[in-house]
Amino acid sequence: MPETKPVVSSSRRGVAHRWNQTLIPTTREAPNDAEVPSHVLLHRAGFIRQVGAGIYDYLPLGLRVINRIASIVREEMDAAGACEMLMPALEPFELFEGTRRDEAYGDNLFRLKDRKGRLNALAPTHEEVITQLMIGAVSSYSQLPLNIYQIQTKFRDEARPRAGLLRCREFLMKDAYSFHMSVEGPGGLNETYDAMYRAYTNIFTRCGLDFTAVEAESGPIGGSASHEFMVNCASGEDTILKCPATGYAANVEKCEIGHRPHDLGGAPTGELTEVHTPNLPGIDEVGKFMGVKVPRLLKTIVFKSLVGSSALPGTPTWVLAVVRGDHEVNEGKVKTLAGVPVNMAPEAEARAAGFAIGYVSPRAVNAVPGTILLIDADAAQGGFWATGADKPDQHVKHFNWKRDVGEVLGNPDKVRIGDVRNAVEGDPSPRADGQKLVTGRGIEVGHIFKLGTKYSEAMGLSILNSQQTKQVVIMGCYGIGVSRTMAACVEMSHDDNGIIWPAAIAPYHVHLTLMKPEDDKQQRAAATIADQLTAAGIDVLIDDRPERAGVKFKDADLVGIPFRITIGEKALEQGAVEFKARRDSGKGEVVAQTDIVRSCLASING
RNA sequence: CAGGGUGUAGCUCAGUUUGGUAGAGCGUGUGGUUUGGGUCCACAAGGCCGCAGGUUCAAAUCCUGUCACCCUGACCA
Repeated sequence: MPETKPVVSSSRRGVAHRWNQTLIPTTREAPNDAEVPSHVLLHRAGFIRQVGAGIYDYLPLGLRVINRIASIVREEMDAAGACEMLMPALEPFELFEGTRRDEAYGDNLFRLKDRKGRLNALAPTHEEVITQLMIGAVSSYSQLPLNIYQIQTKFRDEARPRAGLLRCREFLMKDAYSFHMSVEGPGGLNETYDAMYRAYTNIFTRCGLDFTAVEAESGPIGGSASHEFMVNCASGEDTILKCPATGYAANVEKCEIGHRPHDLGGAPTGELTEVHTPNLPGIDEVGKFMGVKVPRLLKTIVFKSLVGSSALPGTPTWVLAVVRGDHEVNEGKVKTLAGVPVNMAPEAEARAAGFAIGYVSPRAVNAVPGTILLIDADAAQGGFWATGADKPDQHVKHFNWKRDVGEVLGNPDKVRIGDVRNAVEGDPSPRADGQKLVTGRGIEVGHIFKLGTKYSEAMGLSILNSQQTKQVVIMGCYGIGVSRTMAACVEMSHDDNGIIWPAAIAPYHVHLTLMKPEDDKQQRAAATIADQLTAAGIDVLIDDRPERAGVKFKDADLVGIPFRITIGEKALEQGAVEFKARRDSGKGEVVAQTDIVRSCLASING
């Protein structure tokens, strides 16, 4: 007769697995494909194996970590009032055509034909599917707000998968979508957005991650309508900036820059002199060739208005953005300051209009009709400048704003000074006078976003409100890269010997090593301890392989389970075992067998 | 997509320049030895040399094509 178990239990019993009952193929060397630490260590420790570019097996240890993260995500999402469901990964292609995301995603959208020749997509994300579902499933404002999530495999045909699990073509993601009749007030988008912000903070805190929530590029609603959750880690792909005084943090695309004084009135430093600068591919080379430091060069980028001058009289056709040579133009900030949507100008069109691409100077504002000039505050200064000569293969020295651009500088319709570049370390904080921004690197593991009505409008999700008028539903979306979180954790927490898991997402809490598994006394002690630990809710990996001590210790460090119990002859004679945290060096302390469960519990929960 | 690189044993790599029977270390198996931080010794198994053409008496090696994977950049709701 099978043992019956209560359906409902208030306590969770831990599991004890023996190394040889599971699959943990550790290796001394990593495959030469693996370069970043998380990829190397997750492979060497037997958590993942690569199947193809950006496609991985999750082996038993890897899946256990994934499941730990997923269950923390579930608990916090459920606690925040969200509700789980599951959508298909395979979808009819027309869904994406309806919202034109087939174009927006382009080649990143996996397409495949079925036997009837119909085109399908493997979903990169599920706005269309859930919106379609809601159209049929929700018919009254009284059913809203709703926040629905899933944890599911996503597909993106990345141009370049890389860095192991950090940029995959197939990956595990939690995506949530919320639906509202209003932005403000009870039941509004902002309420859920804030709840998600708190839930994400709880999730990543509980996962034991060192992270920063940063403001990201705003959605259609504006304001701080998007936040990214970044694991702080020097090897991260993304740059984040923080104000040390106020806690303001933003990604590099979004980060505002505090007040910078500017002055276009400085006296000329010399005659405007042309310099022949052929075949110099970049600004660094130009500076070197001219003998001018890059921060004394002016870089002028040509943007094209997407509105066009014919639509609205007075709207510019071309937008010039001028920054110092060592700075980077920020397209979003250009749009804001220009007041019109813009794109980087297609080179051929810009040339046809009279711009000497690669050699454009601010003077082009006077030469090409329909052009406005945006000057970054750091570029709007007196003193020596070098810049393009507005003809091929020529630059100029001793450029002077007032002399060489002239009175148009005083025309606010044509020339604006402001912030059009990416923030860099040391820029003034936008939130505290006298404070300077500091930079850090991060790995994006979560992103929350106020979608607005983009999808509901495109797909026709509208509902009668209490005034009996039809209203387009307002949406938010909230993503967490679950598999990426596992990798980001390893990037953040490892040493030369292997991974160091936070207890909350470790594959097991305790690694129990038998020095002499052939010794019955040690086997009995291991069984007893494992039984006591699991009864206390602790998950245990028992390494009773007939290997030498060194092999087992090395593997234990590599796998990175946070606490290790070693059963050896000497201590066992005194009724004791050794206990050691993975993050500590040395052999650890000798603990009486009767105290070991208490020690483990205290360490794991502490 | 552009530039660069690599495909040879389960893993790391040599061999390719100069064509002539497929190599090492690690790992695996067996026997012995050792036993608290990847012991030592012996023996053994294990290869469509990415794939397809071509040149040649003969191709891992030369030529052509192709595929895969990695790196840098572009791209990345």
